[in-house]
Amino acid sequence: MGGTGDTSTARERILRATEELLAGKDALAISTRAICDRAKVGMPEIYRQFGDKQGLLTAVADLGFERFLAAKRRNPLTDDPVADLRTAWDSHVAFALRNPYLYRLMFTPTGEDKPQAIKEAQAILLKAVERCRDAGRLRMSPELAGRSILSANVGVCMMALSFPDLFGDSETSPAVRDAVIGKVTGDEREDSRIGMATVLAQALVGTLTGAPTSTGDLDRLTRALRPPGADSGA
Amino acid sequence: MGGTGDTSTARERILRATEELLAGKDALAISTRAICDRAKVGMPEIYRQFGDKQGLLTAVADLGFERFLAAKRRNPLTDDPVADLRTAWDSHVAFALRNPYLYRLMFTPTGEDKPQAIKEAQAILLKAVERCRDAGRLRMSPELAGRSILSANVGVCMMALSFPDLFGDSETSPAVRDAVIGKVTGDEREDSRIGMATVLAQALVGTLTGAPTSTGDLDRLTRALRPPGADSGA
DNA sequence: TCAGCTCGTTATCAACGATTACTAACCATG
DNA sequence: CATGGTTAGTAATCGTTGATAACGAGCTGA
Repeated sequence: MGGTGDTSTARERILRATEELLAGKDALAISTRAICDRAKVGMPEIYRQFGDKQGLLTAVADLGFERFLAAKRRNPLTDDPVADLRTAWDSHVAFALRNPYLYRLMFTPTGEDKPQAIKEAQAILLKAVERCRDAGRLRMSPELAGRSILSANVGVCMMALSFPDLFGDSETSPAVRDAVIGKVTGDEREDSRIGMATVLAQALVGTLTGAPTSTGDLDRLTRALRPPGADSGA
Repeated sequence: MGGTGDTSTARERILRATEELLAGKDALAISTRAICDRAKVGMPEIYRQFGDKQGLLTAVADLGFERFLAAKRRNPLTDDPVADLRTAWDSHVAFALRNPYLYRLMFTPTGEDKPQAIKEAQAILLKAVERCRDAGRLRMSPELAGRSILSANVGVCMMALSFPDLFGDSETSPAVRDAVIGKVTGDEREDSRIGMATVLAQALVGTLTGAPTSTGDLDRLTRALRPPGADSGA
């Protein structure tokens, strides 16, 4: 690498070196000397650029958020905003499993200065949620919906990373995903009984207003909706 | 192992001192010397008892789990196992907010040796979930239900601790709680429309079989269940 | 040319985790 | 009481780490 001063080479090299070392160790287990060795800079450079080791780690976390959000932005939007929420959830989990140490640095910061980019992540999630609201498929404020989804999403990832043998299965994430997203959006995947109830209600309205109704559907639905205690009254 | 007749004072003092220091700082920000000072022991004692600083921290985490589970066990059981699940969730959150650094040490361990007591926590949660199953109020395997609840619960706590200004509100936790527990148990709190649909179904059955029905309830329910697109025409 | 800035090198400090060697107290058994 | 084995306490030390200070090389713009 013969080039001397291109773009801010020193800062970039330090950031890259930290990211690379972060692929194999925890953030706090990385020594500043190892970073300087790999980045071919002297130790004071870190402190001139980032003021602190914490500052460097925070910068790396923010940079990780940037890539994280870039991947999210690349996700194509379909005409089903709720399905897009599920896709975003899955890509979030995939990112966490692929970059465990970086993910922990991003979402469980140690010091006082937290990464600012999480606000951006929240903003993107908010946009996705607002698309659901605009489609009439949101049952609470977008802010609360976004916080709920992100909290649960992070929880699934953290448990899978911290206790892989107990929480590393592939069932938990979809289960929690569908629970939270279903609750937030009122999507029918949440509970098939809602779909049945809707058909039933339309049938009821039709019955009361004298419109024709499919008797077979009604039979099945009334059987499905009958409370457990009441046995067949026939 | 067992040691002398007295409870092993040195080990106890070290654990207590670490816990006390853990009330004010992060686990990794605590120096072994500060622990030894407060515990009135020499430095080798830590390594004789726990082999490592990580070992000490893991022991403290396990001890934290013990108190955490003891508090959970003190929660009286009602005749509503689903309500008990919600109570357990809330006590979990309260513990996390009260002992932030200890909680992070328990649920996001840094090293290779994870605290064993989380299995016990999972076992207790599993029992609570099995009570729901025995009451006919569980829609999935108890294991998956327990993992889902615990993952989401930890996520809510971690986000509240890591980003208190963005996620420290008091709405997110109940929202995620009711979403996950509702999905897992199929409880009616999950979606009020199910309750309405049940009433509606009963009314429909009554109507079709010629039984009397309250017209006011039906009016309100049909209005609530009418799909968004269909306005009050026709 | 000179001042001013960024960048890099070396040397250094204080604190930290961890270890060694040695000593003092304890406790059951003979 | 004397024994040996375990546990606890003291002091000194090693290697590493985060963080600074001092200094100089190189370039920039006036």
